[in-house]
Amino acid sequence: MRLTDYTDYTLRVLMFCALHPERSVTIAELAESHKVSKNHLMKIVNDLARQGLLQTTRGRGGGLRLLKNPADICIGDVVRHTETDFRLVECFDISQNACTLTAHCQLKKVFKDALSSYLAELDKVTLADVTRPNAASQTVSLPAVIPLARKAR
Amino acid sequence: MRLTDYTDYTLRVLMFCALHPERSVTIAELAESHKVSKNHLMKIVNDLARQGLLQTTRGRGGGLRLLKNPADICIGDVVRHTETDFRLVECFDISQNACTLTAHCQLKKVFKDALSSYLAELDKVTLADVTRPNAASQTVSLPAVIPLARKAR
DNA sequence: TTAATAAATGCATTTTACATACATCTTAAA
DNA sequence: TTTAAGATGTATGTAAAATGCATTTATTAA
Repeated sequence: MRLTDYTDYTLRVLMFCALHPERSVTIAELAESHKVSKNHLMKIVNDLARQGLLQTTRGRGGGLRLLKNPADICIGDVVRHTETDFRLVECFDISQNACTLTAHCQLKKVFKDALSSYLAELDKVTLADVTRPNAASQTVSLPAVIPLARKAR
Repeated sequence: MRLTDYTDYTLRVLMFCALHPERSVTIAELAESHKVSKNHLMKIVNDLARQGLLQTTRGRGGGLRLLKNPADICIGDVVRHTETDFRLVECFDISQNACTLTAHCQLKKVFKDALSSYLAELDKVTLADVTRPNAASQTVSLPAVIPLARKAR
C-alpha cells in the first residue's frame, strides 16, 4: 500500500512550478533539482499538460507554467489522476470475482469507505497549502488570502 | 495504491475460520475454496499464528482455529500487520530524503493524515462485522449480540 | 511403530508493475 | 538553420510480489 514515485514526482513538479510562478520552469531543471530521470518527468509533465494543469512551450526559452491558481488545485484530484490502481480487495474487480463468501462479504464496502476517507483528507488540501512558506502544520485549505512566496529561492 | 493479495487472502483466511468456529479448517481446504496457492496460504497462516490470531495443529485431524473472538479482531490491525510498505511520498523515508523543498514541504503531514484517516475507517470494523450474515451495509461494530452463523454452509 | 496427514521452513522461479533508458520527431525562437 | 525545448514510442532494467518445489517436523490413527 504505497503511492508510486509517479505521484510523488507529479506533486513535486506542481509544487516547483507553484513556487516559481514568475518564470518558465524546464524539465531539465526539475530533473536536476530533484535527482530524477528526465524521461520520467517528461511523461509526468505531458500528463499534467493534457489535464490542463500545465502550459508547456517547446523550443528555446520554453518550459512549463501552471495554468491554474495553486489554491484551485486540490491534492486529492491530482492523486486520483496519477494513481490508476485503487483495487483493494478482489471483490472490487467484479470481472474476476472469485470470492466464495459473497453473501457475507462486506469487505468491499469497508475498503471503499476507507479509500473515500483517505481521498477526502487529501481533498482538504490544495497546492497552495503545501507550497505556502512553512507555517507548520497549517494544512487545511483557507481562502488564499496569504500571498504565495514570490521570487522565493 | 493497492493492497497486496497477501492482505486480501489474510482477511479471507480469518473470515473463513470465523464462519466455521465449530471445527478445524485446513489450508488445503482454503486453497481449494479460494483458488489460491497453498504455499502462499502457508505463509499467511503461519504469520497469523505468530501473531496469536490462529491456533494451528499439525498432523491428521489438524488445522486452524481462531484464537480470538471475531468481535475482538479489528480489520485495521490486520492490515497494519500485513501491509509493510506504507511509504507514501519520499519525505516519509528520512534516510533517503532528497526533497529540496523541505522548508515548504507539508506533503508529509498531508499524506500521514490521509493514511490515519484510512486506517481509522478500518478500525471501526471487526471480523465479526464482515462475517455477519448479510445485513447489508451494516459495517459498524456493534456489541456482538448477534450470534455468529453456526454450521453455516 | 508405521503410514498418513497436516503444518513449517527455506529456497527457487515466475510474474508484473514500475521505473528508466534510448531514439526519433516536432515545435519554436534566436 | 541551428539550437533548445517538449512529444512520443519502444525497449530494457528492476524490485516486490506471487507462486512453486522440496524437505522437515509434528500428530494421530491404524
